[in-house]
Amino acid sequence: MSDTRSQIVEVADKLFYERGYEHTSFADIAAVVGLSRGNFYYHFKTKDDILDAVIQLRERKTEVLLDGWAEQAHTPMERLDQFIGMMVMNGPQIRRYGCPVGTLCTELAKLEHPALPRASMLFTLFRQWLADQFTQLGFGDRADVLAMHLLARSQGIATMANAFDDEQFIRHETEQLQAWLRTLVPTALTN
Amino acid sequence: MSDTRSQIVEVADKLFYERGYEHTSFADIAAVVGLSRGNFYYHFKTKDDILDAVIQLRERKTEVLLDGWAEQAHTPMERLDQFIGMMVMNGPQIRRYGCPVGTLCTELAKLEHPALPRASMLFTLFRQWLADQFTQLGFGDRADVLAMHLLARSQGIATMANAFDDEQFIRHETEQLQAWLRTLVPTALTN
DNA sequence: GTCTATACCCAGATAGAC
DNA sequence: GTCTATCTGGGTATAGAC
Repeated sequence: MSDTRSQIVEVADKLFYERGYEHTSFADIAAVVGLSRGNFYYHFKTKDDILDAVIQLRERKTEVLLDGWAEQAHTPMERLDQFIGMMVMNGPQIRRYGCPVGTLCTELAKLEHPALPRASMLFTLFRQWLADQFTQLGFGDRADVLAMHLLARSQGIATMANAFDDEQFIRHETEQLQAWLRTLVPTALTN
Repeated sequence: MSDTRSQIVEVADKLFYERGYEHTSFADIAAVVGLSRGNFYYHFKTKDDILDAVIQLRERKTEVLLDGWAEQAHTPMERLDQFIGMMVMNGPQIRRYGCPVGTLCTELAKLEHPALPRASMLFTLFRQWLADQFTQLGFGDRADVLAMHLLARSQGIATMANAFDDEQFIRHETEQLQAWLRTLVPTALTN
């Protein structure tokens, strides 16, 4: 994998997030990387190939992110807090561009793009990681349902914060989410 | 307003929802209406003009919808149930295309399209209507916050159901939403 | 591996006949 | 009000020189 190639994927990742997949052209990516449009096709034959590479990159980044959280936080509850904290930390980006995973899935669904299942796999990575934490908290039978609930809540927050360009809303709703987690789990179990 | 014009707007409304704004071309709309591309410009000068007309149409439709709910249901709680029930009723469409309002706002935000504020006004219509119901339930000071919360929850449900093509998830989460409403409001107040 | 040049198509948009 | 014909720009994609 050449350095130019990974540069292309990094830039495409960013532009697909900020402008959307369809609205990002080869020329846009090439301009940022500092490449001619023609040379582009040495690295990627089609736009779908770039999308595949971007999704793959995001998979790797997500795994690194989740592993990092697992290292930094030692209890399941603290790890769930890391997930919620991500929304606050990424507030400015979410306000402008929404959630990278959610907005990509939304776009691909409308395009009836064959890569949609691969994009929603990014959700699945979070889903399984969150379910793991709930399992460790003793919700074995409801772990997946709770994980999906938490994901949905975060998606709703991102969509509304994006539509209304409202960062205060993120802070308020994430506090609500943390409160919900606390009512869910008896305090004794959180440490 | 000619009949052809309203036909165009109706078709554009549907296609913008199903395929997205950018991915829908004049030719697509003209083909469905049974019009030549050239004649299109007699009715609309630019694509943005069509978008404006579509948003306006949706505003009218939303007002009719909300008025209808207010007529059918006579207590605030029943009216909130109508809102939640809409998600179940529109389950198949949501699964395939997401929420019409949420996905439009998401797309326009990425395009940095000047019509975004007008599109999010559609959210505002729901927001105010929902806040009205919460006010009538005695949550005057928190009515808007609760309305936004309910909207965000519904957006999250739509995004996840769309990404995973999962209608069962809609049913489960809407039941959770109804349960949440019941814990929020003492039973004595719901009638 | 990178470039220029170019083919090709489809989009939005216009002109003008009917 | 509707049509055909056409312009222009941008997009994806290819060929071939360096």
